[in-house]
Amino acid sequence: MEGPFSEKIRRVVSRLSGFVSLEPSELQQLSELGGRTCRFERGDVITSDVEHDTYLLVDGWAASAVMLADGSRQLISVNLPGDVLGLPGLAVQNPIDTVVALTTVEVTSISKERLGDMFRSNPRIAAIMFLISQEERSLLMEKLALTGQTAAITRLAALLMRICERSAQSEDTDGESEMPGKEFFLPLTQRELGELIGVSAVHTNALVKQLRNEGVLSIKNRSMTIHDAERLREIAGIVPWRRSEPKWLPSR
Amino acid sequence: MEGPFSEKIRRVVSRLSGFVSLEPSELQQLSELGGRTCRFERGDVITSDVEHDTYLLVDGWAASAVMLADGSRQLISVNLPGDVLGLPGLAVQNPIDTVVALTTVEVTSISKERLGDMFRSNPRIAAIMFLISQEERSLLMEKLALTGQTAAITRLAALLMRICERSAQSEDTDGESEMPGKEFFLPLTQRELGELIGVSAVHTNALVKQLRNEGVLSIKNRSMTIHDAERLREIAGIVPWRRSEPKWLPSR
DNA sequence: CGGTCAATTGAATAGAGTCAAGCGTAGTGG
DNA sequence: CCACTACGCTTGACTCTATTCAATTGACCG
Repeated sequence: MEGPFSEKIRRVVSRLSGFVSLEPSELQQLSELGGRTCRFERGDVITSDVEHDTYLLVDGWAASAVMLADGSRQLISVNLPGDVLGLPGLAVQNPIDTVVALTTVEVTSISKERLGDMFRSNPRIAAIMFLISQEERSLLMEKLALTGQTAAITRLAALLMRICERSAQSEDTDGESEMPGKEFFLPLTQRELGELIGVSAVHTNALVKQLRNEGVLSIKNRSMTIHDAERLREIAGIVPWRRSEPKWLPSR
Repeated sequence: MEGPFSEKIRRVVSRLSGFVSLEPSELQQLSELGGRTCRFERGDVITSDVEHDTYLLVDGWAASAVMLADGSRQLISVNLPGDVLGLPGLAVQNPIDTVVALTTVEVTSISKERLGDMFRSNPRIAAIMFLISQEERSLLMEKLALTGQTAAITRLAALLMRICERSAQSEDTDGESEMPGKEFFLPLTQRELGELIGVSAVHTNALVKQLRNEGVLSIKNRSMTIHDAERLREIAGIVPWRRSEPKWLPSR
């Protein structure tokens, strides 16, 4: 495996082994979950043709979105490599969320049958996927609370803060080396940022301007630079995200 | 088992066997998950003293809430008998949600260790709990989209509609006998309704008044009566909730 | 019969949306 | 190399939903 490829693998694994470290044999089983790999371009809807299937995001950024009766769209969450896409759709007849590609992405499909087999053959990995889903649920609850109760500027700050945390997690930096001026890849237009926090693109612009003027951060050219992480945290009014260290998972 | 008790059991089971019907042996295993049972009064926070544990809600209504830095509170979702409480808290070091009792409730604790054992000993039930969590996630995504994009009246209509669906599910009515004038138990104050849809109590009052004046429904005395279900659905702009019928679950 | 809590109403204010127009940059093709 | 175009960003003006503050009513309880 040459350089770029193993880098992808590393990012995916760093996501899946976030709760407990995985053994080589488990990684082997994980890789056997995947089927055919596909590519999608920015703006594409990530779906198979017939069935609502699930996918492992291998490379690129995606977002799950909900379309409403009035034609508007809410972006629910941003997905990075290592995320499994389409899981919520397993529970309902017509999935309410759609996954769209934010950049060029690469995914490998995971069939429902293999998912079912996995629950039997490797309960430990099943429990980890269960945990990751609970984490997503927690993130959703936080977002819902912010959207329902706080001003738009708070929601924007919180969103950017969580995105940075998630980005940093799959980067080389092990330590919390958040030196001021750290730059993050951010392939989102202001329109999309607005759809993520539930405001119009026009108002999003005003919010970004405000953060820029206050010297908190700057966004340009598909990347974001944090100048004052402490102030950002203040505005967001949330604490850094910390995963649990579960000791109750089924043994290997 | 006498009347009232078996009625409780029936409600709990009707929730857990919503995706596929369970066999007696599986119900037996489920009941072995539970530990000590506790009671809480309206307004109490449902937590064990030391550890963040999970609970099976046996009787009464509860709600999970998120407290924010500014002191405000957002109610995330309403829980009815059969729901498992506290699952999202398994994934993070400090759970962001708190479960509060809306009525007098009865719960039985489920320890993490038993949950872990269950993934090994009964993958089928584990997969069902996984599915239910995905359903919760879908509901959360819908709610987030509504909160972010639509007017408060829409959110109120959608909330009440989903609560009715969920209530009807654990009632005797098998058919869709939603004759106009059907009455549902609704132990929520207008303040709490407001916290659920992200508006102030004052504005909630105006919204309820509007629905009442338009002859859509009426709320009084801890119960709600639907007069025009079709119009309610129109205002809510959502379709009835339908669970999938998964064929990929691990066999018994 | 006062006390607490929920529901209700009114008035003033502000956050955010919509509409509309102008600007910068990148890509495309003659 | 220069139009022509497209898309994203930026700004201003006007509107309206929803908030906060304040005060009143009604119901239930000790």
